[in-house]
Amino acid sequence: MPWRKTKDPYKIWLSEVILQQTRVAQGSPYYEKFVENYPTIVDLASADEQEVLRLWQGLGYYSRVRNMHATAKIVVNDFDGVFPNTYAGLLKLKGIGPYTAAAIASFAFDEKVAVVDGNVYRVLARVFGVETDISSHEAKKVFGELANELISAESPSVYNQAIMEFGAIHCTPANPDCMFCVFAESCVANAKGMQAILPIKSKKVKVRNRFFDYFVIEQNGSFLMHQRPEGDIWTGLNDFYLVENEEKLLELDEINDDFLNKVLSKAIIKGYSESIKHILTHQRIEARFWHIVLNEEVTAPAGYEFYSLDEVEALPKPILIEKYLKGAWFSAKK
DNA sequence: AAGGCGGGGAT
DNA sequence: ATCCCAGCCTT
Repeated sequence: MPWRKTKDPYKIWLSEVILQQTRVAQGSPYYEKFVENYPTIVDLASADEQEVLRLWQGLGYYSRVRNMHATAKIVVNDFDGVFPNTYAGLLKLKGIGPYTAAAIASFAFDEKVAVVDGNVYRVLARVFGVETDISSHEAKKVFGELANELISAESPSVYNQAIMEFGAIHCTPANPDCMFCVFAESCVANAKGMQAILPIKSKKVKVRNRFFDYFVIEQNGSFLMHQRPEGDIWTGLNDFYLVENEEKLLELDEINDDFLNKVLSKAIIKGYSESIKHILTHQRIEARFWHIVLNEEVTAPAGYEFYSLDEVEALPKPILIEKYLKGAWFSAKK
């Protein structure tokens, strides 16, 4: 993995942010694209946010790259482009928490500070039989202290990479390879047959159901879109005119929207998709796309603009929107 | 301390 | 269809 061969804190930072939320196979192409487009933190800092989000499109958790972009600007403008070189200094930056600060500090600057991620929780919980709920506040302290007792003074970076790698490859969540494990003799979970219940994690996600009727409004070959505001999913990404309902998808006569009433009086409905389900960790979205073609010009509502297909392609969009545009629902009818 | 935040892969 | 995968921010 290319980011394991570098001491450049910017590249380590980038790879850690990507890998926090993504499997290596899924994240690697994004890492390559980012390094190619923004080889240094100065390049990232001077980039346009929409362009940055477009490169991130499909990775999810978009606030992380927005934080990264904001932090790049601060490092360039306030710190002369030089990354803080200590755990404590790194921790102050937006988007860099205990894990990422420890990763950068140890990998780039050989600081003796232990990383604690999901892999580390799992390995330590099993080998030492720690039954502290990893969702709890206390777990950060318990596992953090244990990891910092174990970390090697000579090569903290090797220790940190090794324990995470061991968790990812050998001490896996399901079916760990206990038969051929160097800790088989001493591992508490192995002795007690507790591999399946350790680490203990109590928190369960609450899923919200949402229903999106999207209006794909076309005027002279251009499409009405806007940037999603802060305070909801997909902040900063672009989507179509949206009517949301809490209980179900709506029929046209159930919608009372001033702008849409105006649009529908001057347009034909070219078609609509069937219900498309889009599943997030915490939300289950059911969406339908109404393709509306205007035969008279309409002024775009505040914040909205009409974009040509080439411009639409260049905008960062949620995968749900991207799939609609790439899929049969749109392509066959456009 | 608790909730919000994406998308994909395995079963 | 249902399960899993995580670290940081805001409130």
